[in-house]
Amino acid sequence: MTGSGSKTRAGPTAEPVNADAQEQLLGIGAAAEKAGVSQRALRYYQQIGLLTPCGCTPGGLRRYSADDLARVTRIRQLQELLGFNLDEIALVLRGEDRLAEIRLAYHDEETSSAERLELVRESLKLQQDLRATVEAKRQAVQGFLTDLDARISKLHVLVKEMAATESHSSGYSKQA
Amino acid sequence: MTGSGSKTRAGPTAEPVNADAQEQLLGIGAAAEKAGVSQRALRYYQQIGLLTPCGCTPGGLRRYSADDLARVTRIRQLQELLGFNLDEIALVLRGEDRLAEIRLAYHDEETSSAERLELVRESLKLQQDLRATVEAKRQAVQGFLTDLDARISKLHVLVKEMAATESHSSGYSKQA
DNA sequence: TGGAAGTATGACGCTAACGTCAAGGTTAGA
DNA sequence: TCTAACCTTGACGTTAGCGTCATACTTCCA
Repeated sequence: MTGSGSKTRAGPTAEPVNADAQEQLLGIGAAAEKAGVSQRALRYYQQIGLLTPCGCTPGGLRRYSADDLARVTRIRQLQELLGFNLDEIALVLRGEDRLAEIRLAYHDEETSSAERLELVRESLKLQQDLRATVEAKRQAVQGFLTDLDARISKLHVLVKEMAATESHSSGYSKQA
Repeated sequence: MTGSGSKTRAGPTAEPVNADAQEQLLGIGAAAEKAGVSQRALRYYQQIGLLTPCGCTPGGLRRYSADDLARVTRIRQLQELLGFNLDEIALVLRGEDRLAEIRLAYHDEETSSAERLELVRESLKLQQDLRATVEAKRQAVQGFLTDLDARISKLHVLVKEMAATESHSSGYSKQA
């Protein structure tokens, strides 16, 4: 989760050299703006367990990491692009979280390798299910687009014909 | 609109020979079932001007034609597939209705041909706008799918490796 | 150190797209 | 003709996904 390979913009301005440690955590205002959602939405996502900000100040103010923002982006993708509701999104994200855990535990000697194998297989299946859903959607959209193109090219023909007919101002066409 | 080329199922059962005349109008119950929506939804669509059933009985009961059902299907497509709300769907459908009117008036001597040409161009533009929207959606979904495939193939590799490692029960892999 | 700017936590509001219930009217068919 | 099945029009209820206060608390910085 807390990946550390960030390219800290090597600007000449006064930035603590190892700002990497805190990795630029944002308050809810800045986070919301960067992610293009409202503060209310961020709180709501937390409320329903979709997104827990990576940290808090001692006083209890939320702090968001880049990973948190990425998660927000993913939430909106699933929501607007695929039409999932937040419950469904929760399922998908939990699957991904699971996988991340597995990756973390991958070199952990505690976990038996048979056990790990099973976990990875499980999350593979989750991703494949999601893929099937998305693929269905893709095909449906594709079909819709094909229909649309047919209509459009018919209209094109019609316009051409009409324009021609109009130009020499006579005759009938055969289409309607 | 009122296309008449229907294959009246030539069954041996008692069906009026020219049932074609009434073209099998359905009551709201049957229509809803066939279209896979609720009666309430059909009434609601009518209420907001999305779908006016093609006829009524003298007593005021709604009668739905096959075209009406097709319209319902289209509404659901736009709604569930593309995530449009009913207001947006109304716009799209009005565009299509407009086009249908134009086609009907196509051979009507009342309308000047310049006028007709303008109308067709207008509806062509509407369809092209819609196409752009749908195409954007298609690309987004496609992108999502590509991401997903990358994840999945990584997982595949991982599973294979693990299975291999497991089989001769030793060694480490380099991926996590 | 003080206050302005940002934030937390309720709690109520809101819209879309219907669901559901009640109290009657309509229609088909025995 | 009568009734069971179907339908009508209100009208209020519901759910998701936030918006919008109001009130109190935190943080930053001059």
